[in-house]
Amino acid sequence: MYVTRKADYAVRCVLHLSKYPEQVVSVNDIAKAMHIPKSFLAKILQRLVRKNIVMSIRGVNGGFQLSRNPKDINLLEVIEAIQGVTAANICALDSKKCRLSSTCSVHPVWVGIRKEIEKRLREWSFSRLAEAKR
Amino acid sequence: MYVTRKADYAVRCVLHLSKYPEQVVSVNDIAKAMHIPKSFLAKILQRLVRKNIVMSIRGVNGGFQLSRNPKDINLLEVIEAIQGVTAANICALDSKKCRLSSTCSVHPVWVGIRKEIEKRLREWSFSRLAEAKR
DNA sequence: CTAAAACAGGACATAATCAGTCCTGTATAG
DNA sequence: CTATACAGGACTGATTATGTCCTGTTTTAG
Ligand code: SF4
Ligand code: SF4
Repeated sequence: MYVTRKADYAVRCVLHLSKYPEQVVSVNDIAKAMHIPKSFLAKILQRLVRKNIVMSIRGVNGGFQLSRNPKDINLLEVIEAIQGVTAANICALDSKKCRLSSTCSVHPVWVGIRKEIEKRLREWSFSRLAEAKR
Repeated sequence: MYVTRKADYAVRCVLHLSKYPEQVVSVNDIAKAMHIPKSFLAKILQRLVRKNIVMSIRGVNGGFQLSRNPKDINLLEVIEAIQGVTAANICALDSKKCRLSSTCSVHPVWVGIRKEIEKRLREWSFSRLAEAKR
């Protein structure tokens, strides 16, 4: 699978925090609400903190909250914060990774797909996601 | 990575065969032309044979050739022949795989991305790829 | 001032998947 | 009847994915 559990959990987590901006939520609460293994989520949150997507408050009554307005955080950013940049096929990530890329007629297809995916993921801010009805 | 080497090799291989339809090409020749480890390619070809994308001719001067017109084989088909159906995120493959899918506002995004990717891959037949200039 | 609650970070564990290799067997042209 | 080429299964090593655990630090309530 291309999107790892780790990244998907990160998305769920940020989505949850987007529902309660201004509020401090503990790992435990997020984990329960979004069905994520607690200690795994703890590690994920560390990364989101370093990437300046969420901020942490330590000590009793501590927890996490978004470090920015949900409208300024999008899906792509959160996923890349966890996985780094990815693409469906290596050559779309870096054409040097395949010696055939300069002549391969399939290469542009993967590049196009990558662009399309990134565009779509960028279009979805967490404010938009939080509002989206299902 | 989402598209495995195996699937990418399969695509290269079919692409090569598309350049010489009607001709019988040995594993060795394909492997050399497309820079694929020979015995690995041999296994890949077995699968393509079973999926009725290529046919094999055994014995001296044997080898492989496409079992259909390149215009009737597309990228999606070859990739799925090797990897089976895939998607960027599990819920796009099967919503039952995630208990949150019925309420998750991100789920439709992945479904949309999957549809878009499959559409694009389906649009590229190997005759079109073989003609494509680079 | 101290205990309890909560995050931080590193090390570790396990399973799955990927990327290939190798060996034995079978078919066939010449 | 032998060399060439495919068929199929077993096996292997490396990497990645998915977590857990333990120790330490920060903070606040009492
Ligand atoms: S699509 Fe072409 S360029 Fe990209 S990895 Fe495959 S062979 Fe290389
Ligand atoms: S996007 Fe939503 S539905 Fe899909 S896997 Fe993640 S949480 Fe589950």
